[in-house]
Amino acid sequence: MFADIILPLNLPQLLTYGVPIEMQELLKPGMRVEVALGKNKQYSGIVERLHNEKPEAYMVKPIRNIIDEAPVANEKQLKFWRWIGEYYMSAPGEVMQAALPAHLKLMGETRLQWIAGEDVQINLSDEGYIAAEALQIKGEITISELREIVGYRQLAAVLNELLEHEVIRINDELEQSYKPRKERIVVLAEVYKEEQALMHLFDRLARAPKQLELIMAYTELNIKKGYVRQVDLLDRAKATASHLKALVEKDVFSIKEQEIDRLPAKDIPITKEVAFTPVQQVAYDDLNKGLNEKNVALLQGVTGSGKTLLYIHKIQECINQGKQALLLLPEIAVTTQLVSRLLAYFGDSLGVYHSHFSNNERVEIWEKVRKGIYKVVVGPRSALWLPYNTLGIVIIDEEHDGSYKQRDPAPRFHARDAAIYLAALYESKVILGSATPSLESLYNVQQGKYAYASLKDRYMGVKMPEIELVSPRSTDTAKTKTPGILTPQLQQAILEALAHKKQVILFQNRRGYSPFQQCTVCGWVAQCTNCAVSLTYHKSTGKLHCHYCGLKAALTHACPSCGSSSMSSKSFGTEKIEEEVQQLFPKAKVARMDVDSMRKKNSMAELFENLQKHKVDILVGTQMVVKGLDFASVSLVGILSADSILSFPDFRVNERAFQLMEQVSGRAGRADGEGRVIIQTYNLQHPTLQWVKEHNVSAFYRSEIKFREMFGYPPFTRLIKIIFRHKDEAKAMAAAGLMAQGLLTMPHVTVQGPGPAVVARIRDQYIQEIWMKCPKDNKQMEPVKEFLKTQKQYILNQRGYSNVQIVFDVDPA
DNA sequence: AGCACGCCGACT
DNA sequence: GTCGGCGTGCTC
Repeated sequence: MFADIILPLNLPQLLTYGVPIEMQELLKPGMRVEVALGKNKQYSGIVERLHNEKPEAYMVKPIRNIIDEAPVANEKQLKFWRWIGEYYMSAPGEVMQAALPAHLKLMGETRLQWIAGEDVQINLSDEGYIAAEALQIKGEITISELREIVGYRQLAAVLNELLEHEVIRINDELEQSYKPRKERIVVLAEVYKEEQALMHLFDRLARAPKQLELIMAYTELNIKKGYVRQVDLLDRAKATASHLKALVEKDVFSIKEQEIDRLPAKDIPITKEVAFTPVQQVAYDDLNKGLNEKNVALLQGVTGSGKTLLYIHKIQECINQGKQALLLLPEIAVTTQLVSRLLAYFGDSLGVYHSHFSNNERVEIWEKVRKGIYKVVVGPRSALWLPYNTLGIVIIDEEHDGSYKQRDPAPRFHARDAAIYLAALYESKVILGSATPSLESLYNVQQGKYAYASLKDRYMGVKMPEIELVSPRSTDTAKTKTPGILTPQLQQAILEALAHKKQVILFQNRRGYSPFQQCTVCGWVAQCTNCAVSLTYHKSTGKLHCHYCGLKAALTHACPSCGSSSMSSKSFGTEKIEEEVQQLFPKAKVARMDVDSMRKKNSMAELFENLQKHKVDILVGTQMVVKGLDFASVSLVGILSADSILSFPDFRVNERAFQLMEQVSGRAGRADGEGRVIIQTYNLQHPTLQWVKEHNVSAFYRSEIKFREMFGYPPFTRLIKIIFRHKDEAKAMAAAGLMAQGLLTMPHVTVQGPGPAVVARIRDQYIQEIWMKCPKDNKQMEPVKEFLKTQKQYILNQRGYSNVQIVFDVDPA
């Protein structure tokens, strides 16, 4: 018997190993195995397929050892990985690396370390006991040594046993093993549970106010929760650990360490949601009808129209059928109100997956999904990798969102499209939700592939905001010192909003202080030394930053080109706007939301709280403000530079710009009263802006789809971007040239390029691109992809080209 | 990916 | 001479 193994390497194919007779009964696809590779390397990989096809070209090596008792990846997951690898042209090993959580990526020579003391009293199996003895004597052994001791049949069991008893630690340079979290719980001595004794204690402690306070705080917390954590107690009593220690010494308190769940039961009351409005009921019926006929339904509804409520009902329905549900959200929306609402409804059966989670937290989620404790999972695109047993419904909220496409590293997959495939594997239905659906999805509706339902009204009859287009030019009088940042119209609107105690959101596509520093005499612009971009001044650091490679350079006061000292800042970023706005409205509380200000783990939650409590009047932000912010008292949204949104050199610009502006606008005018949106642009006549102004979604889509068809862009074709990177520009160009030349022989494909990428150099690597338009038909795609792979190999085999990086990006975003 | 191998220039 | 830098090839 033979096994095709996925190894955590960027190899184009799987490697075949022999399965020793004694393993044949036990080994199943999806199990991890240890294998030797090359002269003296050991890897752990996953069995993809078992078969009897003896490879003729080489001698197989035997599988060294089976790591797991049961597969870590089920058949459906393996099939899903295979599809991702094939469709997105990435190596099986790369897909596995993305899919497996860190704790399952054990390396072969991983060492086990004894961490318990010398005389621990634990109940172990016979093999476990022998292993523990060996570990105690040597202090540390490798997994292979452990296998020698207990035999490979018992290896996994013994390993788990020892880990469970916390007597060993896995030493892996790459990843830390899973460690349960411990917490100090304070317990009041039994005697003081009687009132008399407690009163007596109070008298005794009359001269130690801090200690008294600790006891009071304890009683309070204990009544509320039934247990008292040390951190909570100290916080509540405003006391230090030494105060507490004094009481422990007096035997009033004792402290015990308790293993706790990192994903504790949330103490949020379970709320049963209100019933549907008539409009929602209609949409719900349409949705159900659609899903009876088709597997995928597009649910279109503007922000605030109640999509969430429909999701909740569909998820509940799915749970009632005993199946799991998955709700995908764009990258940063995971910490938002939608999630707290779902938590309030589904409580402990809801698992929230988040990229901020530590490896240990991920393990717990992984296990809870596998065991079926979580009936619902909410998360970003990485949530697709979790080990679902069943899936009844997969919902992709904000399905048009660009962050569903993974750019780097491989696999460069689109979570929406991958989710549809995954759902099909589980025979599950799919709902795509959006206020501004992607052209692809609308096209699929039009073609009859997807069902369609829509929510037309905003909740409680809130109107769409009034949109005004304002040109900075027409108002650019000599009086305004900094023309263009805030037009007088926008300033006036802000004043009005503040006067009515309303909140304002100002949107700008750029972070930093000012995008670049320029010499007014010769036009010299500060550039990054590693990348072909200008540097951005960040006031917080006082330096010029490169947003591509992270370079931080000192500010120049004299032009290095002509020596002039007349340097000026062009355009403006969020940081600068925040400052300007604060100056213009000194009494207003201004906050900023961008990747720089949101870097800390809790800054997002803090900002939300401040917004909720109206501790922020004006919020200045980038793309981030578009997602998940949902505050009733925002009445004005300002889009400071629509032109910068509309000037991206990309065929999707108009779609993106339309969606972005529609969504930003949606932040204005919730529950009470109407909202107002002011868009600043030099290009008042731009058709996209006109459609945004009229909220005319259908006119926009009609025009855009015509454009796509005329120029052969998706959804009428499928794009593959081929990227060539090398530190020598000529090499990158030549490699791209070879590929383009080869592609001339391919039928049915159109080739654009090669040419330099928009940012032609990043981290000292020159970047060339080829864009290919391919037929949509999957059967026709296969030979194209095969050709690309062989041509890539051919190029890499040319003398001097072996270290050119060649990357395929299927359906680039 | 990572590692061994081999080819070349710079040095004791 | 030989040390070590880097480009190349291979892994079942």
